[in-house]
Amino acid sequence: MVVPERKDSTSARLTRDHWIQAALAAIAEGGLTAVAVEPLATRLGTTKGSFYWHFVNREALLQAALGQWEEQTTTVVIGEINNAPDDPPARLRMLVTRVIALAEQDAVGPALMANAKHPSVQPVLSRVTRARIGLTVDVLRSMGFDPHQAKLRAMLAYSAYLGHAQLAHSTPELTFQTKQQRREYLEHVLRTLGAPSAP
Amino acid sequence: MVVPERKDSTSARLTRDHWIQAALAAIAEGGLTAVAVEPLATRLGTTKGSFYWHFVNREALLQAALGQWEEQTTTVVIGEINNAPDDPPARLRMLVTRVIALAEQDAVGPALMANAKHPSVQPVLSRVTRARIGLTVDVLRSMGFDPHQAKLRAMLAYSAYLGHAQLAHSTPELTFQTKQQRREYLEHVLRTLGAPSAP
DNA sequence: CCCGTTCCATACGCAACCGTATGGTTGGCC
DNA sequence: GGCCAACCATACGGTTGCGTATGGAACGGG
Repeated sequence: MVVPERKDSTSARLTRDHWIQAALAAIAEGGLTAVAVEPLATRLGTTKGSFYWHFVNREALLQAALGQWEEQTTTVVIGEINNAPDDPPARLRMLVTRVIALAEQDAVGPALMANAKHPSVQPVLSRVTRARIGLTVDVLRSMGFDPHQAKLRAMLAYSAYLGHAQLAHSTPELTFQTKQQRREYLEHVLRTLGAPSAP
Repeated sequence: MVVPERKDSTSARLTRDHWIQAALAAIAEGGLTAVAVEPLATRLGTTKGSFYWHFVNREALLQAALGQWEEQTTTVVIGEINNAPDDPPARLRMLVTRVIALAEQDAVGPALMANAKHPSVQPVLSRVTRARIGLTVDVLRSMGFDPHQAKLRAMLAYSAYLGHAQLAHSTPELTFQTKQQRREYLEHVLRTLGAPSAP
C-alpha cells in the first residue's frame, strides 16, 4: 500500500492555493474535465472534506485557477516587454523569443482553447487573447509599421504563436529538435515578421 | 415532452455511419469526452441498444470517427492541390485559400489537438500533421525555395494555419470580420509566405 | 405469409464523480 | 491547558455514463 505523498511534507494542512496549483496541473495534463474533486484530493493526499472547506464547489476552483492563469500569463510577458529598453527591433526579438518559450512551457493555454465555449473560460480567453494581440500590435507599431500593417502582421504572428504552442504539445516529434534548427527557425520568424513591407 | 427528432425521418433504422457522423459532430462541439454513448443515442432519437449492435464499445466508435476524419481531411485538400495546374504561385494561393477555409469550418481538428496524448488520437494526428506539412513543403519547393527554406517556411505556415483555426473557433470575435479585411489578410499571408528570401 | 436475420428497447449492475452532513483533529491564543 | 476556529475524514445519496443481457420489433427473401 503506497500512501500518496503530500506535496510538501512540512505542512500538514493545505491552503486554497495548493488546490489551485493542482487544478492548473490537471488542466495541463488532462484538460478541463481533469479538474475533478476526488482525483485531485487523492493527488494531494487528502479528501473531499478539505476541498469543500476551501471552495463552495468545483466551479469555484475552476474560476480561481483560471484567474490565476490569466494573471500570470498576461502580466509576465506584457510586463517584461514594457520594461524592456526602447530599442524596437530588440523588443520584437524579445517578444518572439519569450513567447516561443512560453508556448512550449504552458500547456494550460492550449487546453483552454479547446473549451473556449465554456462560460467560465470564454471571458478569460477573450481578455488574454486581446491583450496579447494588442501587445504585438504595439511592438510592431513601435518598429514603424502603420496601424493597418501592424494589425495584419500581429494577427499572423499571434496565429503562428498559437499554432506553435499546439504543435509543441500535440506532436512535438514533428517540431525542430536540435538547438541549431531551433535557432534558425527563430531567426526565420523574426526576419519574416520584421521584414519591410513589399511595395 | 418533446420527442427528440430523428435526423432523417425517412429512415427508421440507423446505420453505423449515422453514429460516426454524430460522433464527429459531438467532438466538434464538446471535445472527445462528448463522445458518450447515451447522450448520442438521445440525440439520434434511439437508445444504447442500437449503438452496441453497431459497435463493440465507445472506443470503437471513436476510432471509426477518427478514421473518417483523417480520410476526409487529408484526401480533400491534398488531392485538390495535387490535381491543380502546374503554376506554382497559383498552387500556393490555392493551398492557403483552401486551408484557411478548412480551418474555419473544421472544428474537429482543434478538438483533437487538445487530446493529442490519447492513444487513439495520437497516431491520427501525427499522420495528418506530417502529411500537411509535407504538402506545404512540396508546394514551396515547387516555387523554387531550397529544401531548407521550404521547411522553415512550411513550419511557420502550418503553425499559422493551426493558430488561425484555434482563433476562429475559440475567439471568433477577435478575427477579421468584413470581407474586405479578410481579403487583405489573405493577401498579406500570401505575400509573406511567398516573399523571396532576404539575402 | 412466414421465418430468420437484422436491428432496437428496456432493465440491470457497476464505477466515477458531485455535493451534503456530521463528527473528529489540529492549531493558535489567552 | 482549555477553548474556539480552522481544517479534514468518512459516510451517504444522487446523477451520469459504460457495458451486458435478453426479449421484442421490423424487414426481406423464399
